[in-house]
Amino acid sequence: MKRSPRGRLFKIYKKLFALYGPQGWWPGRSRLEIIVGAILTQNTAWTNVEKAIKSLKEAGALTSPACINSMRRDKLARLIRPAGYYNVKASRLKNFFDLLHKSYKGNIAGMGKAPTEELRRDLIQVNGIGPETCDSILLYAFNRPVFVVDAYTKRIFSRHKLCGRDAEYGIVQNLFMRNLPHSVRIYNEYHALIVRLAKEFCRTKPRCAACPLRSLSRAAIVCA
DNA sequence: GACCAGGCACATC
DNA sequence: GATGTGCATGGT
Repeated sequence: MKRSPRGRLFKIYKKLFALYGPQGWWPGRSRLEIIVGAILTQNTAWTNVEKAIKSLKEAGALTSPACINSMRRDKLARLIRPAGYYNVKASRLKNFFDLLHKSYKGNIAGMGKAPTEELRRDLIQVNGIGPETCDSILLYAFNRPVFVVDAYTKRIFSRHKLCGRDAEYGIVQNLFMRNLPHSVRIYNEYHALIVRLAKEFCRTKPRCAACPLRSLSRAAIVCA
């Protein structure tokens, strides 16, 4: 008998959790650091983001939102250089802090009190914050039950025939949010586990045979 | 040296 | 609405 999407999503989650355990995401100490990391990691390896965050910390830029807000864009770009796209990302960070300053009096804790819909509307309007970055901030910085969809999610779950390879962000997000409980803990862990799996098994073809999800989907070519 | 990485905005058709 | 392109570093 064919298993429902709900059953399959749960089964994959359980398999990954049993294999890897809790991932302890997001790898950032404060809300500020999580938000900055979410913007810096756009299309960029996390190892490069770590270098940029280290450099920001050493410059004292992550002690409060006011630090980056008052910093010159070119100085900020220099500090985040290892994360790549440094001119674009410096502007994007500035744009976020502009929102924070103008709409939330520069107060991240205050921002955290806003209703999810209001927060999402504000974040998504920031130039440089798209759906994934927005939802990463909502889930990991503000603990809102929002599922984060990234390129790995589409790659893996399209191979399991649960969504299309080029499905729109909202379509894939709905797949998870319709079929899983609206739980911060589960959404947090599931996304982190997907990244963990993808990093280990989805980059190179020879590793495909060892992919832990291989047995869960007969039709899917899981990692090729 | 080529390819890829936890996107996004913008131009063009 | 769909597709192509620029943005850039560092690891494999």
